[in-house]
Amino acid sequence: MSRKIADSVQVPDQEWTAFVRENLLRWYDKNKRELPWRKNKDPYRIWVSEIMLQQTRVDTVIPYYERFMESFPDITALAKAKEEQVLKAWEGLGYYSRVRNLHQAVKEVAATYEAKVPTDPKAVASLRGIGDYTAGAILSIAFDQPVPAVDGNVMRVFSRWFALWDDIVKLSTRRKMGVLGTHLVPSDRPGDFNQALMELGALICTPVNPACGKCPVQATCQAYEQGVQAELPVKKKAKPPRPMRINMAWIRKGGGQVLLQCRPNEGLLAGMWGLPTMEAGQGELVPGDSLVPLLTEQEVPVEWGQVLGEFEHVFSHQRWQVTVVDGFVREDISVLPDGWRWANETERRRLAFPNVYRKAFALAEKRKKGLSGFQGRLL
DNA sequence: GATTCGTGGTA
DNA sequence: TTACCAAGAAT
Repeated sequence: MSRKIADSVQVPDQEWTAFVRENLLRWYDKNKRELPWRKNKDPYRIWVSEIMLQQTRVDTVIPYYERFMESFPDITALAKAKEEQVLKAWEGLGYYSRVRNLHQAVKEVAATYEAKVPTDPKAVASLRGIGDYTAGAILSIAFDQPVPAVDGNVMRVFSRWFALWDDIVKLSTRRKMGVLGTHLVPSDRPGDFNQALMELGALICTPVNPACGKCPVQATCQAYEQGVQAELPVKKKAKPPRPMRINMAWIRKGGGQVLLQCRPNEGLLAGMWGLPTMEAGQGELVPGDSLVPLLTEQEVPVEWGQVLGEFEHVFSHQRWQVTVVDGFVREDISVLPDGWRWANETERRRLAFPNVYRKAFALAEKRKKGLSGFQGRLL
């Protein structure tokens, strides 16, 4: 029922393939969800949805997607937009380099391809932020090209379907799955077939408690036959996020201005604005002492006040224990360099802040009323 | 090949 | 509370 090919991947034969294509597509036609990006096959709309959906749940994406498409309905609109607007539309969605890459790629398409998404696979794949999966999704869904689109859902489905015990975290496994997808995807309705595989993974072949009883291809599933669907896929456990103690400064000046710092262009929250932030030193936290080097360097004469509060924020690889400290500047003798600015409330509403800073703002503003008569020590 | 990039939902 | 997860890409 299968033959061997290079790289020791077993690919199914013609008869088996025809059977699962038909059953899967029939199931998809009947059970697919109505989603905003399925209203039509506009390649730009497909593209934006695929970027938003990277590592992000459908329910989370939907409201962002609706607002984004309203603000930037086509390639020309997004290409013309200022980065500040685009980031604001992405605020809270995470992985902010996704939207920077999207914006850059869309501007490239506007300039190079007359604002039309190219149909040449190499041209698509060369765009910023588009890897193997996203290229396959755009080409198959929007342009009916018979190429695979192997995402996490599809890897889980394949791993069970063919009882593959390879660790799906590894790139080599992803390549093997890509070979399988290449052989399975039909030239007729390739986009629907790829989406059917993903939809099956999302609705039936779920990570825990898969609904094998409702599966349209149960009869062909090797994991089900062997009773090992709960053991698959194999996925190496990720390391827990590293705990870090972080100080943030809520530094106020007259006119409702607050001091903001732009983060470095590489690394966590790259290029995003936020409160001045610094990893706490060893030993007991002394807000003024730990924060002074940061700000004396900028010649900002700060009077430090009380600790406004603490909270925790978890990223993929870091767990921040944040302490927010109040500060006040009476007479500003400093000239702020690039990457620093004072911003009033109106300006702050225009900027996009990662959630960790929004938490800090909320905490500080809750205490603001009690801080009208500032009590601090001059450093 | 292993890491690094956010966030919110759920068992 | 912890652990795992959700339509990956870049380095």
